[in-house]
Amino acid sequence: MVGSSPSRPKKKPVERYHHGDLRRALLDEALRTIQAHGANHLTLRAVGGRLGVSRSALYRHFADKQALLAAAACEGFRMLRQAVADAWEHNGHGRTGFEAMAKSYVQFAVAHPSHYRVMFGGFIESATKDEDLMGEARAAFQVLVDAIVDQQNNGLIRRDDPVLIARFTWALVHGISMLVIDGQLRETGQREAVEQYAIERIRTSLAAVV
Amino acid sequence: MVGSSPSRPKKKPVERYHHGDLRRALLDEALRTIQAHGANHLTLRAVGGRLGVSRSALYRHFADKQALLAAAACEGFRMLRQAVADAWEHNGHGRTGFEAMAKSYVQFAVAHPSHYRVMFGGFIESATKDEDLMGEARAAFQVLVDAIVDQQNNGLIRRDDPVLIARFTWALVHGISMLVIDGQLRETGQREAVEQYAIERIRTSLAAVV
DNA sequence: ACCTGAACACCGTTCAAGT
DNA sequence: ACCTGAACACCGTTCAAGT
Repeated sequence: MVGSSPSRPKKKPVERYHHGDLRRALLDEALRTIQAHGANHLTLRAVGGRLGVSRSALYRHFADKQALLAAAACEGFRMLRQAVADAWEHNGHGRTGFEAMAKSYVQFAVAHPSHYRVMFGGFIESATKDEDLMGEARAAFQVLVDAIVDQQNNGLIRRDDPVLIARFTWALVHGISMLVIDGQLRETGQREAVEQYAIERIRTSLAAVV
Repeated sequence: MVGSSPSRPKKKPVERYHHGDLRRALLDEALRTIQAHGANHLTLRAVGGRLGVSRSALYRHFADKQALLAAAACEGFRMLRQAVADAWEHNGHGRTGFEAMAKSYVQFAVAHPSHYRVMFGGFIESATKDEDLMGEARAAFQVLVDAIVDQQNNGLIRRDDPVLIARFTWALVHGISMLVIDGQLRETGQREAVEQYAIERIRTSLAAVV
């Protein structure tokens, strides 16, 4: 009754030109390439080509290559936020939840190394960092801040400026992630060992003053 | 008497082809470009061009662009090791020296952001990471390990595996450095605040158990 | 041994032109 | 509005040829 658009309900979208949502398809294809071969090997021509579309079709949907990378980074921050928020929720909002967040953060970077690098590795010129991207990064960061405030309210960690604590822990998990995906801590067990040690030190170091 | 090569002692090296030490000149020019415009804008043609040499001359001295980047990264690790070793030496080998090391590490990254990114940012394919590069990275890391062992011997920090402690602190300063040069902690004072807070937390956290 | 010059197979980006 | 095709100004890399 409340039928959507009236034309051709059953068949896949009419191939007027080539796609229904080319923007989304381009972004997905870019993410696939980044994941498989790294941002350095991402070429606009290949992305278009693999979608059976002209090289220049992309420019209808993204200003340039930088904009495509920025969109990829944006998507990455959304995924990252989701991952750490889930870890916090599914592990009981306490110290365990906090430590699960840290692990899921590193886990994300390890699972998507090239994508993670697009988010942080300087592929995106600072001029291109639009409000969308910065906002998405801030939103991911905010999850961390919230978790810290929550723990402070429950007397679990010391009452220093929560934003400062968040930046400190962020730097730590970020550093571990970067070293791991750079191959600097890749030998078996090395990652888990540093991760575990970092968590213990952090626990000592952030313990609420009794 | 023990004169060096007998020919033309006073004039600058004869311009046989173009240079005396083209390899060194190419590397220096590459470092200058990286520092000024970032590794993404480094082009072999421009490097050659700026030295008044053909595009292909470079291939006599480096296997390819990757090899040039690897050499740049190598140089970076040498500089970094020098910087942190100096900080340790000039600040009395104690807790003060250790904290000076941390600050000089971040300082290095902030002073040479693009160079730092070549060292860690994934510009160098892992296949290209030759023994020279890995060795130089290890040497820089070793300075940190040594400083930790020294402090343990003086009862300044807890006697956990020094390599593990080194990896942990490395990850922390690396994370801070990365976030700063990525613009994530760039607002005035933000860097110093996180740095200072990190140092305090580390002090608490690594204190020798009495 | 060290460098040049031309050539090859690629890029990102632009723009008139098509539907 | 959305896409194509050709064109432009770039790349990294190779290789015969010069000195």
